[in-house]
Amino acid sequence: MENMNIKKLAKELNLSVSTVSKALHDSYEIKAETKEKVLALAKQLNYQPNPFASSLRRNSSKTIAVVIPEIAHNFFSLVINGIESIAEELKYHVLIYITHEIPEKEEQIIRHLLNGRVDGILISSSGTSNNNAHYHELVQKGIPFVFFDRANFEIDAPRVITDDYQAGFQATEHLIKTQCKHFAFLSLSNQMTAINHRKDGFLAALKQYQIEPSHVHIIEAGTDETLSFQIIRNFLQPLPESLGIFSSVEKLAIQTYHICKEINILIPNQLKIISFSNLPTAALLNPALSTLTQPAFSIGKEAALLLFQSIRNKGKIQPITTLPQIVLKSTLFIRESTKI
Amino acid sequence: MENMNIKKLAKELNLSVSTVSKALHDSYEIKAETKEKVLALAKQLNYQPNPFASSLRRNSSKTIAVVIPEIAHNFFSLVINGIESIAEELKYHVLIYITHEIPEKEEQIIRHLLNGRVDGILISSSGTSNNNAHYHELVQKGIPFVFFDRANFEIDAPRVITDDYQAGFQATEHLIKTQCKHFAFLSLSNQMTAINHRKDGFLAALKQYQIEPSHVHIIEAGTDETLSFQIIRNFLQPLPESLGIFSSVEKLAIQTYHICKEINILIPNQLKIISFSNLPTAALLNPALSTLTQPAFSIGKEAALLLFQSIRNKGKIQPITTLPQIVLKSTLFIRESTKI
DNA sequence: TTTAATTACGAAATCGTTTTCGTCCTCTTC
DNA sequence: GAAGAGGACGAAAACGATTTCGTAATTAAA
Repeated sequence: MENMNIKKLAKELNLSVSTVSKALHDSYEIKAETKEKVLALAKQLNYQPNPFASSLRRNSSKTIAVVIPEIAHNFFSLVINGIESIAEELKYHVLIYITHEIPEKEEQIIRHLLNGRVDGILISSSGTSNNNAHYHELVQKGIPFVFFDRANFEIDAPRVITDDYQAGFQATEHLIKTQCKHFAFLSLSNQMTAINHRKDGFLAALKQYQIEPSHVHIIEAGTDETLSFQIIRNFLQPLPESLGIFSSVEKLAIQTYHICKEINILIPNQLKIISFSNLPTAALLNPALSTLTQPAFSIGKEAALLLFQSIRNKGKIQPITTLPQIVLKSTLFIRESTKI
Repeated sequence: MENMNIKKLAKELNLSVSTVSKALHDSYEIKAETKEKVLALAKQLNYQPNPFASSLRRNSSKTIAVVIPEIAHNFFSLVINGIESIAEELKYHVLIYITHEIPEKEEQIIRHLLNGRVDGILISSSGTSNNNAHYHELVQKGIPFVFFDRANFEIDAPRVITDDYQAGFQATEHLIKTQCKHFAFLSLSNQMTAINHRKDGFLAALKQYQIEPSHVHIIEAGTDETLSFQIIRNFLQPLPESLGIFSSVEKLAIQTYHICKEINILIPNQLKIISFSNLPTAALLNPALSTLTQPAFSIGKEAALLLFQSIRNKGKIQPITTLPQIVLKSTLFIRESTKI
């Protein structure tokens, strides 16, 4: 009585284990009447198949993993929401792993997932481009995975990204038109593809508008909070004339706001700022923050759909030529922080 | 070569499967020399035990589940961070399930977890108090679980909560001292314990200061966003004189800000507001939002610690008298939104 | 009527570990 | 030198499902 299993079910029904199993899976071998009996008793006795026995035998886990740099971050939370919406529908389970932006941590997590615990992985990479070994191991083991937002372009895996270059260009163009003289790009590191594409767009716009190169500043603030505060604060003292900041991530924009409040820099008078962000409070900030907002929920959804597609196609021959890449658009919201 | 398993390892080493298994688990039965050989080859051939076979045999999954109402919410993201910090240390895996505030969804998820997929569950309940059957099933199956933040007090399970009553009292007292005349409590529903405790503190403070009952407003905004916007907007038109709002959750405070912006209500002149919130931008809002901030990360950590303790104690006789309940303190941050 | 095909089920192998018993050795100890 | 105690390993039985092959009984075809 302790734990129900298929053997006890079978005994109770005077049927063999195999018949019960087939009945539960609606096999054509079993006649309708028997199926009904089995289903009825299974429901009555609250039978639930042991997932491990099942996974072991079928060699599939009905589980996917999501590997992200951090979770207390609106973008990633929203992505998870999107992923969950699909996973839930397909009755898959979702494991969460957080790398805390540490590449070695990511490698370790991915390596742990090589044992078949999951049927597929969604990754927003924290990795530096000089170590792809763990991705190659995934490929070799035949474990499907999909990159989202922060993709590794050296790896032949499907990815869902946004139009970072264009968005970066657009944001910078906007800053230029607000008559800034100096331009700064706030970056976490120069190892993240999405951020680098934003930077490329930034630089391209400045070049096109023939901005004096000495007026262009690339600030790599890093992922450590205390340190990045320092770095940004140092950059803002003394404050470059008519500074326009393009922050590649929300966190750095918030830090900049805090610093400006602290050392009395007026936004947008002395400094204009626009940032990639999914803040639900962007419009309520003092001043309201101009943002480039990624369709985070859709990113999660599309990435999950691609992953499940790969999982389904596993084993079948795949045309190597078609590497799915989905590019979604970010939306520009102009608010007070970049007002002339 | 496709997939390494213990049988191939054993063959390669000219040892039996059982010896290899014991060697890998550092059993005293195996001599050091043999252990070394096994470990060496295992590492060389990149052997990783099949988690399902292992779970099946040992009847434990090294996995816990986190069941939360929503994830795109600073509080829950931070809690997950805390949970993850402990799980990672103990090499446990973390499954995430989102109920979207739907009690039936929660029941369904919990029932799905009765099959042994996880060794324990952390729950922030979306449930109404009139259906506890699924919790009882957990108890009956002997699956450890711990409530956090939104606990169900009718169930004998460990819980980690905050001093909601005191915090509610404190926040309300603060509002009273800013010379508000009307007082409103923004609630999601009257079925959530944490929120109700906040309300009780709110009401107690108003009673102690002998506030005219007709000046006390309880607004149940519900979990649907469009609807709650409506409800709050309706309440604010016409605007009660000298209104002080105590929002039980961040989301409703943000909505209130949006509405005030929309219909030109000045905070804190015409309306003061304080809210439970883990917003990293609370101080940057226009105006800066006074908050009661829960130690979300610690809540996650403590809840996880309690859960792992239960998991370890499973099977042992437990003194029923000591139901662990950890109460953590929220911190009051007074900012401009409640300035006189 | 005989043969072939179909239907409806069961026995047993299998997935990859872990764990319980053996079973040999070798080494003490009296 | 016999008995007992460890030491170091192996065989085999679990764990609970799925799946491959049978096979008996029934039905259809020749």
